[in-house]
Amino acid sequence: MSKKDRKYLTTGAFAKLCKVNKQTIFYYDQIGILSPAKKNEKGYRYYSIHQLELFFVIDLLKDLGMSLSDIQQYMQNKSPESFLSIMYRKKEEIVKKRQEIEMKEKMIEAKIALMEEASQLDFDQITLEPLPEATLYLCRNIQNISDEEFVEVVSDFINELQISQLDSGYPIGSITKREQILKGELSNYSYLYIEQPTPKEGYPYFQAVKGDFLIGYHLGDEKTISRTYNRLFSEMERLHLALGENVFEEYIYDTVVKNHKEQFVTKIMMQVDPL
Amino acid sequence: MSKKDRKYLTTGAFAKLCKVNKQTIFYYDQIGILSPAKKNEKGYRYYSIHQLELFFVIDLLKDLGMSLSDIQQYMQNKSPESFLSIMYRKKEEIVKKRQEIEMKEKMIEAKIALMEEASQLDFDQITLEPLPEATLYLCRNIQNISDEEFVEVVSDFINELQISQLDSGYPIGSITKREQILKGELSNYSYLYIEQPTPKEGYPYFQAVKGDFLIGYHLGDEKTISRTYNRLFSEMERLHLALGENVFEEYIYDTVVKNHKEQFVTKIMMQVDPL
DNA sequence: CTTGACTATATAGTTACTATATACACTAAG
DNA sequence: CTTAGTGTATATAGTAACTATATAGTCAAG
Repeated sequence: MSKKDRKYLTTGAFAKLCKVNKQTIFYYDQIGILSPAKKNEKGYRYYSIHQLELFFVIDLLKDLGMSLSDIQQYMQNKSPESFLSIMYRKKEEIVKKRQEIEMKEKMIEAKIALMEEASQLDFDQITLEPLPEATLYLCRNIQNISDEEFVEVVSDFINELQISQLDSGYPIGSITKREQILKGELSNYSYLYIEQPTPKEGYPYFQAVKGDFLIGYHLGDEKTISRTYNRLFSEMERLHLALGENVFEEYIYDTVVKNHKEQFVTKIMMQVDPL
Repeated sequence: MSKKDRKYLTTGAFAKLCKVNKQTIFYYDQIGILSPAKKNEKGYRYYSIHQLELFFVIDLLKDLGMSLSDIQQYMQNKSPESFLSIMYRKKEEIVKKRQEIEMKEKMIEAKIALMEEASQLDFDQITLEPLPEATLYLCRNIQNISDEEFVEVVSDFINELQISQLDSGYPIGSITKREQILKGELSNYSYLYIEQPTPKEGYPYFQAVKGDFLIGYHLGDEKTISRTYNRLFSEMERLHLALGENVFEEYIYDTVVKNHKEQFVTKIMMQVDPL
């Protein structure tokens, strides 16, 4: 029995098991959220193994966004009831947090896939490809919209992406209608979109029809994009094709991976029909 | 075309969409990780919607433990290749993080279950109950061990819990052998254990045999636990039972939910056989 | 009895914001 | 045309939760 009385951990040993700096343990004692079970006459701290469990709980709460002063609040007034109510609250929060993590994992996977794909591309090549059906989440129609309205629509769109966890990590693209393209209004987009590789139930998605697309890449600032459009038009003519309903634009390399606008790469996907 | 040139977001609007304080956006400009696409002659900042994507990436990296100065490092020298390699690294990290979250979720569920159960108990009652088989993860044998060895064994045990994610949220309990109990060495434990409600493959678990247990609760400091043992012994006699192989002890209310040792509650589970 | 590894306190520094103070700019109403 | 109200800017100070550093006492092993 007397043996067990001395089965305590020093600050250093305790900190090691908690996987934190010794200073942190001092700090927790100082602010009164985790004080040693014993202190000897020289001021040496000794912690019991059960205090490890307490540390793990503190760590858990901290991890779930509880501030040390809130934790302190609880520690000064512990009870099974309030602990239980904290746990119920944190249970909800952790579920949300897990879902966020899962989404971010998907985002990373998407970024990897996109970058790997991009590294295989020849940006000078114009190709004719059949594209499969894709699920897109669209913003409200933004054709001929004013600047203020544009900002508002985009804000709503981005907000919706965040709230409904629709940010798949794929780039935000734009859809321009044939009519605008033919008028030379290449930046008078009708919609912004983000592709949904794994669509959720109950959202007003747009099913992009599958079909043949003429695909080319524009290198550099958007301001000079008409040059690449002209190259695409020539190729279209050469292949005896007519411009289809929509043109899709997506950044391949943007401000995330390039420092200067001159290095940006935009993918242009023109829907085409046989003449 | 000229229209689109003004489709930019002010600092306030941008901050709102990023769901951060406006000051944070200033700060990011200041340290050079996210500067506005444009600044007008009055110094007003204007951000493009594509910079939102960049912010989300920054937020993602930050979330995965990257410091702003590391992010700054990358931002000063962006490239698809280094972005890709960061993504691959972060992919591994986020998988680990997800697993941790999942474990913590289970821990919270366990704490809730334990607290709910405890709130139903009558701590004065001694009951005879058949307990089902349970899977326990044990530490090395600690019978008659020295203090230094004890600290080492416990450290190894706790470390193993952390590394192999075996901390189920259930309390750390102790097993004492009949021989020690009969000698009155109530604290000369043979093992520490933690219950595993959902055991993983490939660990050296201990299958606690199912059987009849005499269960009582000790209120207060461990030092006075012999009083409760004596009550249990009396009850054992009255029921014509003999002490079985093992006695299990677990904290029901400990330093996590009670401020003083006098309020702690220990559950004592004595294996019993008919006389 | 000294060396090296530990313990302690006190204080300053760090990161990533966050708040406050002050001044200038823009917009809409009276 | 002024004025109120909101927006923008910079500069500086404060905050949370550590983290590092400096200085000094403790202890066990050789």
